[in-house]
Amino acid sequence: MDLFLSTFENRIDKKGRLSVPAPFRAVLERRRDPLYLFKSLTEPCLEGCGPERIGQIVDAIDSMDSLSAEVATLQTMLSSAQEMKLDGEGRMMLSGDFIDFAELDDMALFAGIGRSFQIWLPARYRERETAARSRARTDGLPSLRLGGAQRPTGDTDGRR
Amino acid sequence: MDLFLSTFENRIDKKGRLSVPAPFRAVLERRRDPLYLFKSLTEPCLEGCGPERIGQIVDAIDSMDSLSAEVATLQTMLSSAQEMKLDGEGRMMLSGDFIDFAELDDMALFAGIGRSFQIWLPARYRERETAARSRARTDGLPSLRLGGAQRPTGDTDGRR
DNA sequence: ATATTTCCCATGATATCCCAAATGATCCCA
DNA sequence: TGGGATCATTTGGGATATCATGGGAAATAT
Repeated sequence: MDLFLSTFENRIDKKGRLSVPAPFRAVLERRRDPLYLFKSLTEPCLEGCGPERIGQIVDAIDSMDSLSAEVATLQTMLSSAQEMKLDGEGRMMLSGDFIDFAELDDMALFAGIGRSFQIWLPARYRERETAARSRARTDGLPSLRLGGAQRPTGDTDGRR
Repeated sequence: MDLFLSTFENRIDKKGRLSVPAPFRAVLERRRDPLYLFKSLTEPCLEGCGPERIGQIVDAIDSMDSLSAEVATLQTMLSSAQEMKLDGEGRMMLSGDFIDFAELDDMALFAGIGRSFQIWLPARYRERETAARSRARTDGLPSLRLGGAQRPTGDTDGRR
């Protein structure tokens, strides 16, 4: 089971290109998966994942009442999703829309969070990280049951 | 599984021509499918898809009580559907009826939602997108825990 | 004949490809 | 332990291809 872990900070060049960290590329290549990016629904960052997640969303929509608000929300995710093509050096081109949404300028921080990763403005990411840590100290930890009951809770994967 | 994803904004020129985004065309061409457009039942936009989705609607109608009101509703989708022919550059001509229905003027926004896509007046689409995002922030994300329900195997990772 | 529509080609903008330089990490041997 | 040397990775820039768009000419219909 190989996962997206750790953080990397890469430069966005003046053509708008951004290198996907080699370890993340390796995960995708090993599975022969293309990379998808979409705008987070709740935070000012981009989410990266493989096709299986996209497929889940598509299937979920088909199985739901197409008039519900939830479907509209899921459709918003798909409408913002792009299959990213990488050049020979492993770089992708970020659309202006993506850059604006995540408020990126010339650096992007990749944060691996297991089965997916996020892309943040580095300064903003660090803010969030320290905020999350201090919350953990004052409010106590979220119930993190490792090992034992794996699935029921869904993902603890820590939204940061 | 190739899907209609992402959004594209194209111009409707003074002859009434509108380029279908190249990635969408690629999906259809790969399957050797013609493109169909019809009026959305629920929203002021046009829906685009290949023949298989039209077939699904037909099948759904056949399996229902032919006297029901729902059947009449679904039938309006079919009766508004047109097979669009594209010129050498991948453009289609929208009928006046379609333009009026979606209240388009000189720009059209294509929003990919998986197995189909929609065509919107750009301003109206953005309204709807911001509404969906704020809903997601206040009401939380749609229960996308399809991981749990459908795939015992894991890969639930997905919040969002 | 007049108004559309369809076909064809031109153009500018932008993404993609390809090669090369810089940076940084790892390894090997003294 | 240090000092190169080697390799992987990121970054940069120029050349090339793709795509959206515009307009004229041919074809079709009214």
